[in-house]
Amino acid sequence: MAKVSMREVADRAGVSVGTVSHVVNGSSKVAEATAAKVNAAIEELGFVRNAAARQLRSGHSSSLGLVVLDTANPFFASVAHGARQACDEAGLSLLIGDSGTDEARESKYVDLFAEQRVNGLLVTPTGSDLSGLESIASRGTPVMLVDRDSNGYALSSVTVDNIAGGRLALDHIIAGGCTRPAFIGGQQSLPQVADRLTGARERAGQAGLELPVFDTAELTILAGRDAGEKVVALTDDQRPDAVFCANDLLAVGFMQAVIMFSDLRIPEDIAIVGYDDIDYAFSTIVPLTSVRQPAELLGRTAVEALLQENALASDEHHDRQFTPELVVRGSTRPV
Amino acid sequence: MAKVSMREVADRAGVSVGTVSHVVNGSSKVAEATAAKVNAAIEELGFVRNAAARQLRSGHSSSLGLVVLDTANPFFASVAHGARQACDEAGLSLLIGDSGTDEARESKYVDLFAEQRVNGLLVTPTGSDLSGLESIASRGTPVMLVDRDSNGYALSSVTVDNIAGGRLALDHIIAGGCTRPAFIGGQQSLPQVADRLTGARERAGQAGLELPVFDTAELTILAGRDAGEKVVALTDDQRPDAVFCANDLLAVGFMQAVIMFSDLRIPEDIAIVGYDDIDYAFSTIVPLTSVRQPAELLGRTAVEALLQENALASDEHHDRQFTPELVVRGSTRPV
DNA sequence: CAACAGTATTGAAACGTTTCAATCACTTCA
DNA sequence: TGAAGTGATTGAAACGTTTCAATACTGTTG
Repeated sequence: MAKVSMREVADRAGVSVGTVSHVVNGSSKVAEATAAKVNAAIEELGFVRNAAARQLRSGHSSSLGLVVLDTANPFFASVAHGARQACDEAGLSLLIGDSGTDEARESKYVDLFAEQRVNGLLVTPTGSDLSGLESIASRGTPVMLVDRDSNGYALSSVTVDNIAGGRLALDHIIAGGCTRPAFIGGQQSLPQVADRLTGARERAGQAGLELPVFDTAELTILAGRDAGEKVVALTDDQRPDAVFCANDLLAVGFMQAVIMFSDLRIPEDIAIVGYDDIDYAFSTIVPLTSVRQPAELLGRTAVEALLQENALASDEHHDRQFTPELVVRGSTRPV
Repeated sequence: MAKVSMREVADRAGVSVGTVSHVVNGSSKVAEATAAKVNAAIEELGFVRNAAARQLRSGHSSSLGLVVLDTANPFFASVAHGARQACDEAGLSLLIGDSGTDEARESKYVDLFAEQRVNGLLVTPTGSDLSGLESIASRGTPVMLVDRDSNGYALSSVTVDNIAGGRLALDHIIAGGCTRPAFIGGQQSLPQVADRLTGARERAGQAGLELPVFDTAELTILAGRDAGEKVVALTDDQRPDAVFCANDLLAVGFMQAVIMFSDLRIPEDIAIVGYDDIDYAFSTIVPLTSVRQPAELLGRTAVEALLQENALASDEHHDRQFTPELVVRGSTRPV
């Protein structure tokens, strides 16, 4: 019930505190008989080492902090999964924070992790001002941007090329013969979304096409459904014949709305392209064409790169970038 | 760059360490001018409070630990989400561990959190021996079982009635006129799975039906697809005309296999019932009938109940149970 | 038997906070 | 003018480890 300290274990076993510490950590040779006595005392008293004291004395925490935009989003769930695996392999524990694309919550977690003296910080920032992270990095806590490039700040990053992803999507839509594409996406302050739109708009422009934007409040299934309801309510000549959704959740919701609230056929009357290629994309009512990002690899690479730069102790910063890939399924017209 | 302590801030501001502490924590009245000087020094030096020292001295951590079976599973993602919200509201931070239904990993996280001196521990245990958790609880770290009942151990729990869920599923299948139901599910050592089977088998028996079991290695989409391949390969008179899957991921995978590898119609030739009613269940190729569990509420309730029992400081233990509910969609025959 | 080399163990400082009794500097009141 | 009261600030102990120099043992060797 009461908390047991090494002091009490030492008394019980008839040895000094230092010896107990050595037994617990294997940090020095201890005679077998002594170790046995100590272990018995630990068992009897239910001693549990106090991480705070341990860390205070030794100076570091052997943990990493990860702050993402939304843990309920399968893309970030995969990123977190990859990061967790890499941490496990490195013998580190991973603390996860969910900012919900809210800057205040983000900095709450960043501060929390900094106070925790994590060995490093992996962040997908919400806002555009990264000077706070930069100064944390300059004060000695390594920072790695995840799914967001450094954009001039003195920070390292691991990203997937969102502009290229946008191009892939529109190229495919245009190749399928669609002439009235539209973009479904919200929170365009997020560079991920903005870049996808930029790449898409570039290709649409090259083909002499407009690319109207249907704004959504969030990047969720529900928001996608709302957008879908608006789109199917349009007259035939106003309605897009293809939509590129900023992520798969939007695409899933959009598809639901098309099927529930209209007789439009997918892809003949309206084609749908998503982004992320989450596991469920394959199981949707009409299997979803999507731009695939290597999410787990992103998380894993972020951790590994952080540890590596950390080990080198250099203050150089690197931007690492992966390339997305189009996965064609039934929700778009064959080329 | 170097770590800055209160000592240095105090020197810089020309005050004592105690005053700095008071400024940082607002724990005592400090003159406005003094506070300003201290804050300036903090700013200039980039002081970040050391959580380890803080916790060592004050004795507690204001955090909770949560260990679940699989964070990639949307059900547990929702549980975690609910728990996180409740923690935020209570001003606590939530540490999450993923056991991957591996007992060793589970106890690694439990130990880690215990060393961290979390204010409480929320666990969905993998194995059946809960004596380890029981002794942790008896030593003063409150433990709450999540999605698993205490089964005689001196522990509190929050669960959803899995036997009732199994009954719901089979009742619906039978009411639709199916006569050869089967159960798709793996890891029957998990009580969640075993109970669903128990409830289903009870109802099948009452209707005079067999309930063959197709075992799967895991509870994932991939495992469901494998099971589906086996089932569709059976001859017409051997093949079940309805399957009850232990969770939605299995059901999604199973459905993929039916559609890819057979001409069977859903639900006419084979009906499918899932479990959990994850967000995507509605978006599957044929919308999935599923047994819904209040996942977020489960997580939230677990946190709130833990804090409440903690505050009462009583050593009584309570089992709280929610009731699942059937959501009928197109993957089963209408009644 | 003295000197020596290992081992095993000990003791105490240090880590950076929080906390609380003690002190200090002013006012106010009688 | 002295006493009492008020509010701001200080000083030092304590939290439970780790770590390392110092010490106590145990054999071994010349």
